[in-house]
Amino acid sequence: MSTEITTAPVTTIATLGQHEGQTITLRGWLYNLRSSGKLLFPTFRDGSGTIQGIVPKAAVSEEVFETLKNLTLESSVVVTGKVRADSRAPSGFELDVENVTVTQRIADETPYPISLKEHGVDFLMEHRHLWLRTPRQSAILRVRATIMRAAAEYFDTNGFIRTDPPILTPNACEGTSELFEMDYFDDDKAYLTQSGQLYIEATALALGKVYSFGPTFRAEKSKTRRHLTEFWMIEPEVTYLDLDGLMGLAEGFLTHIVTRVLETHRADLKVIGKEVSRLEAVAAPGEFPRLSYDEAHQMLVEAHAKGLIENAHTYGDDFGSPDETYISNQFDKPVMVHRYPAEVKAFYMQPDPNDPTKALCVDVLAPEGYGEIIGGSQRVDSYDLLKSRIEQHNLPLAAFQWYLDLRKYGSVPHSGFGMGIERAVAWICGLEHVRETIPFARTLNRIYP
RNA sequence: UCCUGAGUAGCUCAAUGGCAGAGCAUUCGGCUGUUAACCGAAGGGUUGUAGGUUCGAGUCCUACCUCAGGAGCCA
Repeated sequence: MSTEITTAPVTTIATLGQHEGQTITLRGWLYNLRSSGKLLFPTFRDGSGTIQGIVPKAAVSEEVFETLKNLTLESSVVVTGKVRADSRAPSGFELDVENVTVTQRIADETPYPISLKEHGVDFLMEHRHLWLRTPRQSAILRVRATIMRAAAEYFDTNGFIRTDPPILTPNACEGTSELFEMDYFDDDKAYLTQSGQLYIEATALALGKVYSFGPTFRAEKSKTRRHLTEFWMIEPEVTYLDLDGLMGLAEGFLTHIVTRVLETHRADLKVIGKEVSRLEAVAAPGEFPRLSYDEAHQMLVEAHAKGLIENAHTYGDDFGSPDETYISNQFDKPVMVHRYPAEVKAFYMQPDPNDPTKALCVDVLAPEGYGEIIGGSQRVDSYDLLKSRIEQHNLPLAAFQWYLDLRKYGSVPHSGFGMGIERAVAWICGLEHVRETIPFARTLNRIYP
């Protein structure tokens, strides 16, 4: 082992292919170590990928060989070696190791807890801070970053202004979900936001096309693969936009995100195990199917008659999780279900002028049974109607005075939607559970680490 | 909140009511092309907690704790 700082150029594993035949330096960790007598096969990772090194005893100093031979997994190292193409390597390249400097060697008495074998969910979540280092989890976080960037990029390049709403709010935005409550100085209570929608309706009336992007919180005791208590939501709000225009916006938005992921993350999707053809079908030319609530209901009735779904859907009720799964499985692209019964939807949704019992709203259901990833609507723009809706829902009128002002002073038709980032990541990556889509998931039974 | 299931070595899991085991990880030894390498050896246990039944409980009963899956609600 050398204590000198190497003079070879530092590079990353992801770009090793550009340095074939050159001696380079990697800064990373020992991911795995196999040996065959006088031949060592250390695999290194550096956050961009993994690469197998080759260390024949005769090719390096006794010190380097012994250091690597006795190195513990996940110890941090700086490795110098020559990049060589090899058909036996999964990435096509191997590293002929010349020198190694150990930054920190993990002690024998405290081996790295996460092995390359299988682990249970509870153990992995308890060690999430270390689980993040595994190739699959790192790949998911890279795709997440691209999804978030592409989502913001779509609005930024289409004339939207980002206006982020407050995290601390004085009341329930929609008067429904359970909220996280806290003391706000003297006598007041504050709540963590569950949606920025009402606030960006205000900024939309100031700026025209706006969006917000930030964390939201739900204290619901939901315990499923689709729920987190803290999740990220991106929400556009646009003036003079009707429901049809909103569906077009959602379509362009999702297509852009999927296209961006396909452009730069094919290798990551392979590590994750996602079938890329399913995403290519979404990005391909062609509109997303649009289904009215009535049409979707009819589809479920027929499916039940054929014995394809267990429970009959009652007209007028919202769709359950198995219903959404069935509907989305009928299409290759995300399906947009619109005009639900107003009774099962939020108070701020505009009634359909052709049928006032329906709301001008849309749920976008992701393919492959991932359920609702986007929910949106045209908003009530009449002062009197909104006021009576607030009263009907037994919401405190005083708290919504500012929201009513938006209908008193230059009200216009406007629409918006919200997309849960984690559900989008789960769908695009093909994950079983949203807890893997965010660095540190907050769920009903877990707030550590 | 309701329904269902699971807690045994650091990890993943075995064990008819009758001596608490294996693989991986760790340590030691062997192997010049391994791909979660392989071969040999060693160390490693208050079977989630508290009671109960029994000659005898990881196993049966009761309560509790923790976690998971689903429902409802939602993105």
